[in-house]
Amino acid sequence: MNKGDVTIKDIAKELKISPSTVSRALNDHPDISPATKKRVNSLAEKWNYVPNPIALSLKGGGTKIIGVIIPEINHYFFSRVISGGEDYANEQGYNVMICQSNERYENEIKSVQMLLDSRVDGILVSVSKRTRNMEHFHTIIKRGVPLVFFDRICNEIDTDRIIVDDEEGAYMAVKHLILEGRKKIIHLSATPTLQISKDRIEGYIRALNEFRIPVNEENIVKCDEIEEADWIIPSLLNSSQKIDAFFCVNDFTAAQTMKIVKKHGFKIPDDIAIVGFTNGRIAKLTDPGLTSVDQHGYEMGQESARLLLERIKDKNRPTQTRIIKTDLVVRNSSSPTA
Amino acid sequence: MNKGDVTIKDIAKELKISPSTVSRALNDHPDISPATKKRVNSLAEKWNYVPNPIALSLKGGGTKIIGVIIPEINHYFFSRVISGGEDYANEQGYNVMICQSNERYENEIKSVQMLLDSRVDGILVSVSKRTRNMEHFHTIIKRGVPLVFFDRICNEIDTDRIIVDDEEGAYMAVKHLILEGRKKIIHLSATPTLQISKDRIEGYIRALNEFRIPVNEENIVKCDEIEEADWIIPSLLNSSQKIDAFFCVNDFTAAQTMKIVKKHGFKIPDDIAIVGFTNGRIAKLTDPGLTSVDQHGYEMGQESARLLLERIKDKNRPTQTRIIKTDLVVRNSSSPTA
DNA sequence: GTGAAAGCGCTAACAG
DNA sequence: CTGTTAGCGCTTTCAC
Repeated sequence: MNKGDVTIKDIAKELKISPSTVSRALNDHPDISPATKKRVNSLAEKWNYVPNPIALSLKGGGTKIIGVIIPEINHYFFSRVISGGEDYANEQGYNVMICQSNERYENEIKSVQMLLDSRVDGILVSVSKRTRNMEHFHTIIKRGVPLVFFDRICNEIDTDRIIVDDEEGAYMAVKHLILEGRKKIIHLSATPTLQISKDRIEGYIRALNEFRIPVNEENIVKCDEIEEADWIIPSLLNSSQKIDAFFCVNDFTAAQTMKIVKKHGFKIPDDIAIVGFTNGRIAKLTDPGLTSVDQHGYEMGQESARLLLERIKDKNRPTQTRIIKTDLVVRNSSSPTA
Repeated sequence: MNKGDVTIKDIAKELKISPSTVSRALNDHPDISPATKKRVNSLAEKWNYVPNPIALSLKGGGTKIIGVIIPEINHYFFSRVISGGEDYANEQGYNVMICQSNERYENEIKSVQMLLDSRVDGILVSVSKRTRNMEHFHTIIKRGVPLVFFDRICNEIDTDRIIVDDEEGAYMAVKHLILEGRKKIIHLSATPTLQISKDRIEGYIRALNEFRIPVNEENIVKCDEIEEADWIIPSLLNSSQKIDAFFCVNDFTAAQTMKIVKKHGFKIPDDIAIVGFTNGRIAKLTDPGLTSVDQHGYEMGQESARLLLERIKDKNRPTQTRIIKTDLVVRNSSSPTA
């Protein structure tokens, strides 16, 4: 510990009473006389006494730290989730430890190990793109540590989950495109193993079905990174079909798609409309502004932390899944009159 | 603690030896016989024994946690710093706790308090825009906790510092603009109290001086947020002077400036060139691509963590300041031939 | 109403 | 080479 740290013993010595009395006074124990309480508390205040969390943890009160494993911090959505989760956790007297998997399975395993070794009270996870084996998550459960998944959930483990209403978000986006007169809508989709991909594809299909537009499997293309867009978009544009809209799985891919589409001489939104997913900071900065599905990351972070802390307090509660509503934010990339 | 946790005692009991022997065996103490060491280590391995960090901390070994206070996690540069710092710290057996000030002085104070209360071994800080009073940082020093500033440093406190070569970065950017034939270069600058603002302004001035272009105070405008750009840029464009370049303090402002400039009918880079600072993900996504000064955030994070850990190990070392070089990344927003 | 003592998991000084 | 003891800061029986 560091020098400035005042302990319960110091106070006891100064006041010539026992450490246990000080402890009780500090915790407002009914046995202690008001007079003693007052003396203790005022000295504690004067000396800036702060209980040593380490000692508390060792006594068995938990570490008051929750771990978070996310793919990348450098992602508008995830950073918003972190903010929401951190704010809620802090309010409740918890601290947050963040680990990034960088979308790599091995890093995810290391992070789980690290958080477990650190004796965190609970763990919040959004699964990496490349994770197939879920063994490390089972380990968390076996160790008796509460686990909550958010956004990129793991279906094979029965835990609390918080998800975005991806299906509905995708549905709204595609419906909007259809109502704007689009017929040939390409869906640039994420890694097929992720549940969010499946859900967004379903929403896309539901909207097409509703308007009796035939669904063509070839119009659903795995493309969720800028580098992929660089070669996929040109090849799509050069194909014989006349595409009039792209519904993209994230804003970055959407922005890059927009850039490529413009370079090919198409006008946006006149010739081709584009919709993204996230509604991050770039959505306002593209030219034209990008229509995008807002995922309410901050709210999701808060809910995730809330669910995790509830479970920490009551480990036997039945698991639940909460769904965060999405919103479509329309800008000029899909509608001339937005 | 949680159920699965094996302790030194458990191992001692199983092996019918004392806990101290187990402890020594685990730490490869020379006094212990190879035979005992082997028995202990293999059982420890088998039972997945992991030393309880809480107990270690209580013994006085420190918490092996370092705190980081940054303005916003949701910022390309800062998130890169976090990644670099986290990677280095983890390598060295430390964990990281991140706090966001959201550019608010009161949050910064709370974060300092929280980290101090959590007994972190050291703190890394990048000062918020709105911080004027440095009292809370002095508190850290008084408590004997190592403190290192990065990027947005505090000059009135003698600590280790890691800064970006802002002056040189700005100089390179402006020199590049001049060599591209620009004469009337507006500098959109950050909060004037920050040292980085001053340094970038100096670099701007040095470049102009070098080419004997008169420096006009009015061409240095405080404008570092999208919302400010929304009204400042139009008023600049409508003024009588014919501006041919903007050197912006960050990529977001640059992107927004680009958008507004285009809306006013100017061609980029033909009529007006734009340069940003950060070289984040948006720099590739604007249309045209944004020329920007790369700050090497990841490297800065690593260096910061390294300096902090060095100080944790040797509190009496003289303080030092390290400078991270910047790079100019040229794209089409400033040069037709990039 | 308050104190003494034990213990959380671990290490280290002191014995043998 | 190994065991015993004490103690890190705190809470919590158990005594008085």
